[in-house]
Amino acid sequence: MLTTLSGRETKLIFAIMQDMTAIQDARQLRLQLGTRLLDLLEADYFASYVWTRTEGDTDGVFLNMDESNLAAYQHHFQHCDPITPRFRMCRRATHLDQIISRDDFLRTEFYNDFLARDGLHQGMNFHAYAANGHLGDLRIWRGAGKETFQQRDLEMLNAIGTAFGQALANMRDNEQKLREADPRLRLTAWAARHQLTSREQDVLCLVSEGKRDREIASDLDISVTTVRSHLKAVFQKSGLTSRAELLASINARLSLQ
Amino acid sequence: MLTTLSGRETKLIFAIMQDMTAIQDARQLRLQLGTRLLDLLEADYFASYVWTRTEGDTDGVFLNMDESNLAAYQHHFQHCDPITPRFRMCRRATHLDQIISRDDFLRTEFYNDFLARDGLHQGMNFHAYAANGHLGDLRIWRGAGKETFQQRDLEMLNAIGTAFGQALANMRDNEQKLREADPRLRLTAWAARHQLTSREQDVLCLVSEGKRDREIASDLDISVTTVRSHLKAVFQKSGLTSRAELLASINARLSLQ
DNA sequence: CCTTGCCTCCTCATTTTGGAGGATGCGCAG
DNA sequence: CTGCGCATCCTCCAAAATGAGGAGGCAAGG
Repeated sequence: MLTTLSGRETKLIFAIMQDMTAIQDARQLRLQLGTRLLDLLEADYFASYVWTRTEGDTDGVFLNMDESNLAAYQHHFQHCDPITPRFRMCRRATHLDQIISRDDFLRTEFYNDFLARDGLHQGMNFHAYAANGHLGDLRIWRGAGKETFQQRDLEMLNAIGTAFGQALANMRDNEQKLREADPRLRLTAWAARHQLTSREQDVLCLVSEGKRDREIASDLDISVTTVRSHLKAVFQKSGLTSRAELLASINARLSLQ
Repeated sequence: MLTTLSGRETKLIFAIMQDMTAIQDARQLRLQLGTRLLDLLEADYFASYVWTRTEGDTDGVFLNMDESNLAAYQHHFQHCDPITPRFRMCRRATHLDQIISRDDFLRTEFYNDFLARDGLHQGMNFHAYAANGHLGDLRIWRGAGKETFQQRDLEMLNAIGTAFGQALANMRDNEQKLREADPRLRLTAWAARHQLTSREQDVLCLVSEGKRDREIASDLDISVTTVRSHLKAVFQKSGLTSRAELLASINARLSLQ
């Protein structure tokens, strides 16, 4: 269990609590949190990745990490990283020693050619999950010569990590809700639902801007009759019979349909 | 400055941090926070009001407070409450003794006929503000026989209150953003902007659902020519010339206009 | 080679919509 | 009482949109 907190720690914990509610940008929050965590946990290096489900891509934030070394991770070491996959399997703050023995660790290429080069010797990770998958992580490292992280440090990281995961989930949910409200995305979603061809989508897009057939024709540089042909196909596929109905259908919130 | 925290306090602070990010409903958050705060601050009574700008109305949440006494506050005592207005002027956690002398306080009708009846003797308040006004508050009271709140208690309430204020502000902002994305509200906002009469709005509303003049006429139980008359007025007032344009204009996000 | 889907363009008929003008009655404020 | 705004209805006309049915070209794939 958590023991007492010193005055310095208390001050930092309250600062973190305020950051967690005040900062609404995932990147900024992680940077701020990194700074606080390094201070709180007397650590030296911080890294945090979030997974953007749309691209399967990662967005990393770092403190005191060497740029060229990070590039090396992106290009090579992430593919032979023996520890991160194990950290990821843990649903709470986890110490390096809990997933690999110190001796084995010190013998890995990953440690010798990558981590040690930056001076990362003692580490702990927190991986945050939401119902539908991995959200992001907090990775804290100490340099050589420092003592290893204690149970107490793990407890603190775990408590902060849990709140951090919630904060990330909230941001993602809010973005999601706003995205669903975005007219342009609704249009493409609607088009996909009705399997419109690319040209039909072009026409529909201009229709949704309130343009007339003639304008659409001149915008797309095709004849008015072609515009009508495409539009006819859109009506055919959707089962609707007027532009106004189209727009209403596109702008209808899915939840209300 | 804040001093150290005991193990019990630490545990509560971390729990509060997690509540603050996990709970997305203002009412629930206040209830949960109230429970935690009473525990953390060894207090007995909790009340929290938020001001809903739309109605100028208040939404209160309470712990250990007597129902009938609360009703008395709503009907009578809130109008001769000598302390809340002073608390409200303070932008940080404030002790009862900081706004009124103990002797004066004990002589007020408000104390003798209202607070004392519930057993409220020692209090502190935190009032949260956003750029555009009062957000809500946290009111903590201790019963008779307990010692008065210390500077340390005030510091804790202040730190938690600040984060609480942020959390409230975030919820309000998110609701606001979602409201702006709501088609129905966009419609009424658009109608107001163009000073449509009530009948014109009725027609516009059905137009926005993709209906034809004939359908609108039968829905409103008026003749088609009347529908056209109203619609003509809408075009006149808005300067637009087709239903599709109307719908596009209504659904256009203000920020993109 | 032939089919299939897509884009392009066409005609003709019909319905819907928009624009212009006007008329009636009702209620409300000056 | 006398406007004024509003809601209701009307005619006549022109423009726009929709529906049905076609035809030619072109590219990708069996």
